Amino acid sequence: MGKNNSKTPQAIRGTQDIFGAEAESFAFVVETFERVRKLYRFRRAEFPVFEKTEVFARSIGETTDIVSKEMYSFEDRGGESLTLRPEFTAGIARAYLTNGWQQHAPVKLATHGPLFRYERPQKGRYRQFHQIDAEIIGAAEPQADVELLAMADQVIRELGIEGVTLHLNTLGDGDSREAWRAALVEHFRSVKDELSEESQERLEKNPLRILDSKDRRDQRFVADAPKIDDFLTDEARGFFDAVTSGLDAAGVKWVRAESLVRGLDYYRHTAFEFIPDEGSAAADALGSQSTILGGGRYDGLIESLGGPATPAVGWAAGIERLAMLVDQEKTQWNDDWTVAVIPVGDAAEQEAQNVVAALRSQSISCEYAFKGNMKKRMQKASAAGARYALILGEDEIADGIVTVRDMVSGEQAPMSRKGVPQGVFDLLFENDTAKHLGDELSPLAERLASS
RNA sequence: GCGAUCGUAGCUCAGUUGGUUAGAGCGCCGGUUUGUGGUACCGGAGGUCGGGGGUUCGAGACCCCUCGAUCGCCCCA
Repeated sequence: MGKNNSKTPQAIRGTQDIFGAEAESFAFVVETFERVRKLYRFRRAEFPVFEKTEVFARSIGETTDIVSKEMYSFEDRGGESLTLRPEFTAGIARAYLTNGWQQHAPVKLATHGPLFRYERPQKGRYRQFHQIDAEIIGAAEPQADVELLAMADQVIRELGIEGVTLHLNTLGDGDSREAWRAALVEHFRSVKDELSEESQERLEKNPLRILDSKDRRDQRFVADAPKIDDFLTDEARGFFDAVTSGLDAAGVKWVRAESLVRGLDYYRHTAFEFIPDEGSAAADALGSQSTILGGGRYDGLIESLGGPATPAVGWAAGIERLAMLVDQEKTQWNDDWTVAVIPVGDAAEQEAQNVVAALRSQSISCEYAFKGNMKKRMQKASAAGARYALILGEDEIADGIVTVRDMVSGEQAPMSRKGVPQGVFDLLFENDTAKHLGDELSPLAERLASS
């Protein structure tokens, strides 16, 4: 709140400025995803954040709420309707078609970035949010599903997230799905008056969604609703069996979730979500937005964009939600390997720049305390978590040394200026090994004298 | 789109049934320490109480509108 008359503009509702520990967790999620995706040989790709509205409208179909009320759409200066991407999949499918990536099929793609949905913000839900995303396009084989899920599982495990389980279901092929849907409608229609108001609506618009209603009135009838298993064709059953046995072989734990569905018509076969276990810390942290990673097989999507029938499977996960579950200790800067350089007096500034450059070129992370008097600079070094401060003033320059201060013990001792990058590395390395071995360290002066 | 709760210093919050110059902790700046942090002590800056309107002799407190936040519903690609 400044003193000037003009008001500072506010951030757009549902957007967030991420800084500090949360930003480090966010980066940790992305870095982990990038590392794991290379292990599985998924290729990195980048896509536009906006597309013609029809890219999303056609793939999503006539699910009116989504298209009319949940998308960020606008007209550009030429009068064309554009939409900020609300998901990755449709844009990737468009790119697959317009770039002729059939030539690479099956193609394994990984991407991450911002997405936009015009929704009311709540816990774990923003209007601009971020996802990591993996897709395999042009593969009808169940082992593609297994590989994709194994990767998801490994990402979550390498993030150190505990108490999350893969919930798995099949929606069958097109015929299975239609027969099941018809049976569900019949089942729920017979008890329509006893369903919640929302589910009476859903009965017409999106009957599969009744299965994951949060309303108790509905849940009574969900338990004895028709099961997809009774409607699976032999082929669909064989596909699901191949996926589940593949997951078992890959060591991915899963549970069957018969009520897990996808609202959109293009989904076939595998549908899955990684969900925190009841009562886990993860469940508490996420509120009512419980799914941290979700996806499925969308064999019908690419056709809806005017392409050839193309099998595909993919998942996406919200980076913010994952970041909420990451142990922040894992993402903290490694202070044990950080030093600070403190010039004293104007004459030392240039020499100090030379020292920090030498340290950083040896991959030693280094804070250059450039502001204020020496006291302020020492405070900065301390706040930066530096293990050592390298003090450089007229005296040191005259003697061809730097003064090394141990920020934990307070000891100080000289180190030759020429020996700085290697000498500092040696100190840090000794600390690290001593820490692991539980050894005592000699006084700083001795350590520097003997080197 | 609907509902609930909330909005006071940079941050976290306290402010009795409306009553005089709006407080605390942390943080920030300065000093005790002209080249030495993390501890301690002392001092200081910083708020038109989200914004607008109304009720009242008097509003940070009450009413209306608006913006925003949080949590939930709808939706969840």
